[in-house]
Amino acid sequence: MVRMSAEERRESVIRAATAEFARGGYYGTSTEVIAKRVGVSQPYLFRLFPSKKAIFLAAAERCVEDTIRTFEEASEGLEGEEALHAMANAYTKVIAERPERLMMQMQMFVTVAAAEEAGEHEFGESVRAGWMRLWDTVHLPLGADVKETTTFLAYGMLINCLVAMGFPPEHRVWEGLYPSAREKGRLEK
Amino acid sequence: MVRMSAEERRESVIRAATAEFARGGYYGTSTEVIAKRVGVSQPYLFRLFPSKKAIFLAAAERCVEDTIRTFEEASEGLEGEEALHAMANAYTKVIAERPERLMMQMQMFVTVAAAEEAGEHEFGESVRAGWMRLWDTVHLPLGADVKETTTFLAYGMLINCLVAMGFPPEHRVWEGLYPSAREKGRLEK
DNA sequence: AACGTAAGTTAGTACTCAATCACTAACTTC
DNA sequence: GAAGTTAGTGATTGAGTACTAACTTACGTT
Repeated sequence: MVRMSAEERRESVIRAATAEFARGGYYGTSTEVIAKRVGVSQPYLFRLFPSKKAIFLAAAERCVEDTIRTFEEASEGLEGEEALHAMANAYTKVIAERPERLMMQMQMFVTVAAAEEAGEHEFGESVRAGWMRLWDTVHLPLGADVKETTTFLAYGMLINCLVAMGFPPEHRVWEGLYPSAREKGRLEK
Repeated sequence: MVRMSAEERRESVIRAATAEFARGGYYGTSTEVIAKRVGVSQPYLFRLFPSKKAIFLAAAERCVEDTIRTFEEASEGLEGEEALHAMANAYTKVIAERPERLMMQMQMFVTVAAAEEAGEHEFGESVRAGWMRLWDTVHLPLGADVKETTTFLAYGMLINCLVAMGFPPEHRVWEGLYPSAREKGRLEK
């Protein structure tokens, strides 16, 4: 048993929760399996976070932040076509190395509707705000071109869906995506 | 209490299940609420279907069939740019009139990973096969152009995500999408 | 070395939910 | 109108689950 500061533990919980929520979604993931993954007792999670929802929210927010930072770092100092390629490459790397982040995004999306209907509008607000920040983050390097930004994000969402469906990298559905996305297979080795 | 043939009831169940699963996903939807929506007792669902999973599967398959038929009918006799616009318009209509179908698609995607990990590979196979049929359905009218097909589907997936997140039709994230998609608001009236 | 505090656990509660079983009511056929 | 079949229900069960409360163990400080 390794003791850790509450803050460090919370970080571990967020990482574990991201992996588990990415797999099973909010309702398909028990706090038990998150605790197991962290290596801590299940009730202790409720010392670190007030509720399961709060854990999901923390993981979701982290996921958005990470994605935004990925694009910021990739496009730093670049513009137009160059920025586009750099960001596409960066996302390809995420596909290969952090697929749970893509899945977590998808889970966020589908959880909004349920939350909205349950009267928890803050969650939807938070997700939409995150998306807008992401939108602006790619919009600028792409020369503030709306059409270009939309297309970039659209390809991103298609990639998320294909990954979710479990298409292997050599499958023909990956044809027509950024050339870099096809190198997924190679990168994974 | 209205008596109905088992086959008719199964249809009602599929419709109700689509609406409910679209909202809450597989794990977030109880058989109870589906039964309530159908207007039938919860145990009776298990006469009509062997398990909850079977209900989800039936709803998912129906959803894919419907989407494919929508594109087939829209593109009938058209080609290239014309087919593209016709299919885009058709999808816009689905957004406005059958948003649960979009959400059900999203729920299918995110459920594959969980099913895959639980050893139920048939579900993933079914979803991927459905996607390929959809792919081929739009591929042909678009002049068998891979790039064009990918872009069309990518925009579709972005739309699904924006709808899931609950962005209202007048929000600026809808800029840059098919012009027809922007008429969503008007169509809804 | 004693003490306070922060990290962590064990035991338990109240509840939900998929699935089963034994049964009843309505329609159909001869 | 009796016999058989099909549609449908009520009661229940057993497994899981979010969260609480009360207790214990390690660590830093003086």
